[in-house]
Amino acid sequence: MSSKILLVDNDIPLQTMLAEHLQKVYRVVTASNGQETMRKAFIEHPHLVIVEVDLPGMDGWEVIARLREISSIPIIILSKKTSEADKLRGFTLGVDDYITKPFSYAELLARINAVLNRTRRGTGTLENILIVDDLMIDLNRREVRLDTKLVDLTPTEFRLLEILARRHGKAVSEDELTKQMWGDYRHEGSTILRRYIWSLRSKLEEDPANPKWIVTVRGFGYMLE
Amino acid sequence: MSSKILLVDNDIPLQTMLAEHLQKVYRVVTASNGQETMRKAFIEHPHLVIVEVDLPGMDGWEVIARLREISSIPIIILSKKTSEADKLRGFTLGVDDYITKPFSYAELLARINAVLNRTRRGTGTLENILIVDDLMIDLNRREVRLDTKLVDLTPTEFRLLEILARRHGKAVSEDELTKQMWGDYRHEGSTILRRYIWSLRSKLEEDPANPKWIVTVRGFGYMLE
DNA sequence: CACAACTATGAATATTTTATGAAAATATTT
DNA sequence: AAATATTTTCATAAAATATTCATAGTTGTG
Repeated sequence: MSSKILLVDNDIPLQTMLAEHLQKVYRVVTASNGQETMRKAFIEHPHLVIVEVDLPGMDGWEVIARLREISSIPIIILSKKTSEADKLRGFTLGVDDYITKPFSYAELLARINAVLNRTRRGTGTLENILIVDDLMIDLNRREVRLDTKLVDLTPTEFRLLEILARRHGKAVSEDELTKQMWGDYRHEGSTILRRYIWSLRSKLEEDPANPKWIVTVRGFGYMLE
Repeated sequence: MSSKILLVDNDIPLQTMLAEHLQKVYRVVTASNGQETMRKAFIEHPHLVIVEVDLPGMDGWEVIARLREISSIPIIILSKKTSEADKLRGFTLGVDDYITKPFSYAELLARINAVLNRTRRGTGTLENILIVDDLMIDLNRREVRLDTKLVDLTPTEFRLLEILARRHGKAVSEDELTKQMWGDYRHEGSTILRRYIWSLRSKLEEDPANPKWIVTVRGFGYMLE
C-alpha cells in the first residue's frame, strides 16, 4: 500500500497542482489551515506531513509543534524563504527536511522519498515479517516457515534466527551474537552459542554439515544465507 | 466491540481504581497530562474521553478545546466542584456531561452509558460480534457460540477469550495478557492466567490437551486460532 | 438471612520441553 | 603433527506449562 501524505497549504491553486501530481504515486490528503490539519492528521494518520509554514490563523510553526506533541510523523517544511533561524527552529522541533520555493517537482519527490525511506527503516519491516529468500520469520505468530513448511523452533532458537535474519547477508561476530542472546556477563569461552547454531542448522538445513543458510565465517562468527 | 474509553486524570491512585473497574466493561486507555492525552487520542481513537479538568501543565479546558478541534469524540468532565460558570464553559465547548467528585461508581457507569448510547445512535452498528472461524463471540449478549452451540463461560473466561479473539492469528504475550486482564500491579509469578487458559480450553476444546483454538506459543504466550 | 450454586484465586503436583555444560569428534590452519 | 577452531553427541538440570485440588468470596433465591 502506498504511503499517505498530508499536504498543508493555503495557496489552493498550488496545493491542487501538487496534489494532482503526488496522487500518481501516493495517497494524498489535503488541509488548508492549522485546525483542519490537526483534524485530518487525527482521522487519516498520514505517513508524512508537508507543511507550508505561512499559514493563516494557527501558524505553521504552531501546527508543527502540535503534531510533534502527539506523534513522530515525519514532517517536511515548505517555505518561501528559509532562513538559517528557521532551520534551527525546525531542527529543534524535529522537522525532517526543508524545501524552499520555488522548487521542482522532481526535487520534491526526491525529498519525500528520502524522508519516507529514512523513517520506514526505523520500523524495520512491514507487518512484522522477516523474509529472506524462502525463509519466512513471522514475528506475530512467532513461527518460521521454510518454503511454506513449518519449522518448529524453541524460543532460544527462534531468537537466534531472528537476530541473524535482521542482518542477513552480513556476518555477525560470535561475541556480538552471544551478547545479544545472553547479555554481557556470560562471556569467555562460552560454548553455548555454537550449541544453538547447531540446533538451528539441524532443524533448518537439509544437510546440516554443509549449511546453505547459516554459514560459518571462520575466525569471526556466523551469517545467514 | 466494546467501547474504548480514554481516562484522563493525574490522580494516579484514583485513576488506577477507576480503570480497574471500567476495564470489566470497556477497553480503557489512560493518560495523566494534556500532552499524553492528545497523543493517546491520536493513537487510540477512543469512543469517549473522561477528563479531570484540574490537570497540571496544559489544563483540562485546553485539552478539551484541542480535542474538540480535531474531532467530536464525546467528552465527560470530572471535577471537584462544578460551578455554573464551568458548566457554561463546557457547554460552549460541546462537553457531553459532568460528574462532580465525589461520585459513585454506579453513577459514573450510568453516565458513560448514557453518553455512549446517545452518540452511538448515529452509527448504530452490529460490530459487537467477533467471529473467528466457527467461533462467535457476541459482546452484546456476552455469549459465545462454537458452531452454533452455546458455550457457557464465566465473566473472566469471557474477557480472556475476547482479548485473544481481538488479535486472533497473532501471539499475545503472557505478560500482556495478564496486564490486560488484571492490570499492572499483579505481576511476577502470577500463575492465574494459566489457570484461566486451562478453564477456557476445557470448555472450548474437544481435546483440551491438544488445543486447536487456544495454542500455546512457548516462551511467549498464547494465540487464538 | 441462610442456603446453594457459582466464581475467582492461590497453591501443590505432574508433565513436557528447553537450556546448558562438557566431552568427544572432526575440520582447518600453522 | 601440533595447535586451534568448529561441529556433534549426550546427559542432566532447570524452566515452562498443564492439571488438579482446596478455599474464600460473591451472587442470587426463597
